[in-house]
Amino acid sequence: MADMKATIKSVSIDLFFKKGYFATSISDIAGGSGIQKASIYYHYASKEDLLFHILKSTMDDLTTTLKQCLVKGTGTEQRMRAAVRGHVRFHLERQKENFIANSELRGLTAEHYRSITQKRDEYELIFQDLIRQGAEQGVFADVDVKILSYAILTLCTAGATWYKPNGRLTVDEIADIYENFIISGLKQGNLNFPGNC
Amino acid sequence: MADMKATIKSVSIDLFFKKGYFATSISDIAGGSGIQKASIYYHYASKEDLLFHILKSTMDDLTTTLKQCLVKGTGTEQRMRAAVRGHVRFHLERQKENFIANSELRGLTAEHYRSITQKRDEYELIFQDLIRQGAEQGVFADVDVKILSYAILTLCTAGATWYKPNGRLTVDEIADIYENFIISGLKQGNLNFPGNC
DNA sequence: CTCAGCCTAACGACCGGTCGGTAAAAAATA
DNA sequence: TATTTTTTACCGACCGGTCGTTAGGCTGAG
Repeated sequence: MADMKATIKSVSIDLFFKKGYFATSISDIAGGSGIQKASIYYHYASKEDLLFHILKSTMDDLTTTLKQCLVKGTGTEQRMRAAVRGHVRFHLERQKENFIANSELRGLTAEHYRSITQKRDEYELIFQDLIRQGAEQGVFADVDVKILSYAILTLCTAGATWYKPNGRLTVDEIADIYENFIISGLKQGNLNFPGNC
Repeated sequence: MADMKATIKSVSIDLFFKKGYFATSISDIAGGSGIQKASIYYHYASKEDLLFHILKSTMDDLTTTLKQCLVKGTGTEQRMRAAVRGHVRFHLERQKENFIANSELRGLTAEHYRSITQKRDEYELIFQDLIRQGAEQGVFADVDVKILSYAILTLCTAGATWYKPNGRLTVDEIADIYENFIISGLKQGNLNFPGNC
């Protein structure tokens, strides 16, 4: 364990995921990290500070990943497909952190809470813009942008709730299913197939 | 406040929803109910018992509501529409309880946890049967039943996360949006419109 | 000799839960 | 009806234990 600060963070992610933030004690984290609980405070200012570090890095990485996915696609539908796929992949591959990011926001101070929800809102905006563009171009049906964006994101995010690595389906197979389901839902029978009646 | 037991339950739902189960103390609940914390234990055996009562009644009412919705519809698509609508309505109208039921299961003892998740699994089975029937009848596309059932349920359930009473949309308007989105996603372009090419 | 990185020890606050007791209502008895 | 007994619904005080956090000391590498 060269980097104890990273070890503590990793152990915390495991424990917060398994037992929840409030049910996890500093002693638990210290025990899992192989040090005494007082030593935690050499690396992190407080328990809340530790939570904030986890949530902040997760949200930053999530946004970075999405932007990388978006530059590849051409056209609104392909960009939406890439966005959904990227969102699903990130949430399944980094399941624990994302689960925490969606269930433990109440553990943050008011200031940190605002910081994280602001990042989340900016992330949502990207999806809302995609939906709006698609509707204007006739690619998607004329749907309620806000509600649909919540729907899409919570849908994929929920994967982090039940996903089991080494389960029946691979990450890519799950991403396929979600991608098709969401695109179909966005089109709502408003299909622009070439040669459609 | 004639029925103190019901008052305690109601106050607990409010507090568990706002602050979370572990962050809510018995003193908080007692204060909100206008009694001393020792008196809580006259009505409920423990804090966990209180949580269990909330979750149990919520799950029972949810299943009852769904079954009532299903007897009305004729045909798989109509029954699925009724099921989705009922699920959404229940989750928005009893937002707090449902939010707790989906976020505080870790507060339960092992035995109570099994009891609640069993109820949840039985509920999910109803949706899975609907999807399977629809696929066999060609009404829905040949989709992955399990993943899609999770998708549908988490989608509607997530409404309890962000829904604000007296917000921009009514419960019925939100139900409409979800209903169309989900049915479109289940059909996946596999549309059986009379007269379709 | 310094100091990062960890330790032991202890702090006050608060937790869920239990205790004996009590006033008032309800039920049983006379 | 009058009296006694039991039950209901609550209270204030307190318990053992755990929590997050802090103070201060030890140690080995540079």
